[in-house]
Amino acid sequence: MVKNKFNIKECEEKWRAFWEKEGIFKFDLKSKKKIYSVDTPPPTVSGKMHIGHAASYSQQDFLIRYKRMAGFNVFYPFGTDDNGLPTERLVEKTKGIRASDMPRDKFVQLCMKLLKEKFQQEYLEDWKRIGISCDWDILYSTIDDNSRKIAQWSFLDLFKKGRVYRKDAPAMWCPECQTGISQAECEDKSLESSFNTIVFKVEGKDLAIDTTRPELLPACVAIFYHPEDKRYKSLKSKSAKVPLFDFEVKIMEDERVDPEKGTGIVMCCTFGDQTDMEWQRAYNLEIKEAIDKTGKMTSLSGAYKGMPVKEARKKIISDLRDAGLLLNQKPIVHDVKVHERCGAEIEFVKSTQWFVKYLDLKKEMLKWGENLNWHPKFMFHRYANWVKGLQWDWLISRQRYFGISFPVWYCKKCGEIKIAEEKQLPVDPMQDKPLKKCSCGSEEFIPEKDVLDTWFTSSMTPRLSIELIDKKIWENLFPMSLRPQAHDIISFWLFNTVVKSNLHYGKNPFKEVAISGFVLDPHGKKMSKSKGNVVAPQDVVEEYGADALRFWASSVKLGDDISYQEKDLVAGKKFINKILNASRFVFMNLEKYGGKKKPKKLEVLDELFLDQLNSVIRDCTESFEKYEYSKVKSRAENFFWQDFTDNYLEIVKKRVYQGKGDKKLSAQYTLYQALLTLIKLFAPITPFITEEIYQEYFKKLEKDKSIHLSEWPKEIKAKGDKKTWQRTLEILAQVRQAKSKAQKSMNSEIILSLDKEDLTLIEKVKEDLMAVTGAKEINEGEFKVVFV
RNA sequence: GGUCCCAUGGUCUAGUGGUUAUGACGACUCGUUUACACCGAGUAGAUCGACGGUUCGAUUCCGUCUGGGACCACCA
Repeated sequence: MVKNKFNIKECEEKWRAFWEKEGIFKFDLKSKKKIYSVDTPPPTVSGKMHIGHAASYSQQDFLIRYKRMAGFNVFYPFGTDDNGLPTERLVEKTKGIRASDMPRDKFVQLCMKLLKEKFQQEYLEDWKRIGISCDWDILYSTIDDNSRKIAQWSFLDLFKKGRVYRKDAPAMWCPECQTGISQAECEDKSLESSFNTIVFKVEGKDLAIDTTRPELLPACVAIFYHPEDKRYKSLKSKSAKVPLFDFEVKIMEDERVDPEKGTGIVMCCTFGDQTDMEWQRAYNLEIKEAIDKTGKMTSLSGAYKGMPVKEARKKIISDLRDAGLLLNQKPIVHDVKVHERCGAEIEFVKSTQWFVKYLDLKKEMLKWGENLNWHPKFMFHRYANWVKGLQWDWLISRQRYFGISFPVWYCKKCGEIKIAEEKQLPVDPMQDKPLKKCSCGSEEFIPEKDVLDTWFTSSMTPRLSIELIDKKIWENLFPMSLRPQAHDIISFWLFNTVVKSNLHYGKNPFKEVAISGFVLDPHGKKMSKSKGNVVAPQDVVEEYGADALRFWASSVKLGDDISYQEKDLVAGKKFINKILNASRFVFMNLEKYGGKKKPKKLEVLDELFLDQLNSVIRDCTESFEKYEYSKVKSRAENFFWQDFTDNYLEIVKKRVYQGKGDKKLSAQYTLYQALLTLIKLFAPITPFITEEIYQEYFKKLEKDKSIHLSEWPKEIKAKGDKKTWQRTLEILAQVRQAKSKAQKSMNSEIILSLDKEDLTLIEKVKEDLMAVTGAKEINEGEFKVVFV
């Protein structure tokens, strides 16, 4: 018997340990059941799970637990994304060191050690604690040998297919992190700056041009105006003298200029922004580098050499002012591209980088996305939007320490690219050598020092997890059934995985996509450290339990943002208490038959109730099939509370307390079946408390080791009609109302009058109705409650 | 600038071409010794964001607008 004083925390820890020890969620290689495979998102190791993770992973877990009960052999692995910058940062912070102060291999070793011994295990605890039903033995890290091997294989395969290339190109560069970054890694940030009107000289006359980046003057290569702008028509093909630096540049026309903006005439510098790069390519302009990779001015800038960008900007502005070449300056707030991981302003610099060629595949990319089954559907727009907006090939090289190496060397003599052979993977070009000589005969090679973009590896997650257990089952597991994830990484992880899979295998990596929304604060605002409105899931679990947190996460539709409301957590906790008590009541009254024995004939009221239960089963099953777990929750919850506990339990109380024979047996059978059904319906959402109830009461009579391995409920044979059930409840409510009005106890005895229609309708449940209303008799007449 | 999502009692929300528009929290009034005070029953509380259109009928479908949010682009 479950004790009255119930300890949620102990309960949850107990069943979590049980699931792990008994391997309840283990993928069964030998099973003949149909497979349901999940491409679980590998969260970036950052020390702690945040509340958005908690909600999103809970939501995917509802769907997956349902599939398991619905008879699938579930492949649900887990991985952590832990190569690259975030881990470097975490290691630097934890150890109080800087990567640049120590030898590269030492630092990498330290990262690996900390990851394995500390970060990954500690991090996983949070996921285990909220009851994510992964097979924790299928656990990868995006930096482990298996992942290195697969990521490098991916590179080799793309290389052979002509899909990767190395090129000198303007690349987005983070001066803080000292690495190239991809389009997906930038974000916009509003920063204060100034709009400066400065004076160029054309044939001795002043030409005013607006710029926010005067420090790029030394890299100025041309000046553009709109071809239809009459103000500047006369300047066509003339030259302008650049202030302070005294060299001349050509004045040209181009439609990309907006005549409305500022002075309507613009200087083009290498590389101020995207348009500058387009002009450089279009007109084959000179490339001048004014800023180096550390974010300092180059020798091109003469006196300003070595200054950081912002300092140089200040100095140049003041020098312009002194020289009378600054006509105007007004402060503005504008959006600047920054690196999302560190917040530093992005610069475009010329560097040699590796790219995946895919800009030619936009049409195909759209088709690939269309072929996925999106839940909810509108999330596809995000994908399509991203594809349509792509302007660059995928930059995959990163100038970092901790990451997966390119399996590449360059011949010291002829410079040819030498790629590794598949059999030597995973390879570290800095330690290992190519297996064969270069075609020029040289045996000396220079290793590629760059590492692969994290997303290059994590876009291989289906394979990272599958190959961890057995290569042979690839055909059975791939494409995977489900890709669950939050909407923020559609353009990163999802998009890249789709691209990679199609390039490598010619097919999509998964069939269904379940996209979850975001967690907002109680006022619907985004949570952020700076606002101080962040809620830690660990605290929530500590206070309310994992089931309550999951109960909260289940209350919102897939894809909708959910706001954190403390009262929702309270509701979850109350639900747990209620279902525990209801179970106590049921089993207190089951005696020796335990509710398994079916009476010869079910009481009419019991059939009416079971009929309602059946419609709940139907609705919940249908909803789960459509990935609508929130409907399952609300349907089952309403039925449990309103039909089961508030009414059915009250109605049959007297029958189980005092009844005899089949009448009692019928109630016992119904209680048993209904409760078992209900805990099964809730099992995917609140797995702990339902396991507790199952193990405590049902286990000895049911065969399954765990409720989570039991069969999803099927309809129970019963004849009933909705109308009679509802009318019975309405009459009961009317009686309660009358008692409440008269300030009488609900137990008080009455004489009840019902009109003829009602009387006929409830004839077959009259005895039960009398018991629950406390009616000594029910007469025909206008509705009336008389107290005796 | 483009695309998308959202708007329902004080708060959070369910839902529908015709319903007394759902539930929870909160408020108020009662009640209770064989599941539960982490309780039960009852009451009040909503012109379903605004304006147009389609329709016999719109909270629901369409359009416009307002407000909130997201993604992308631009940002000299």
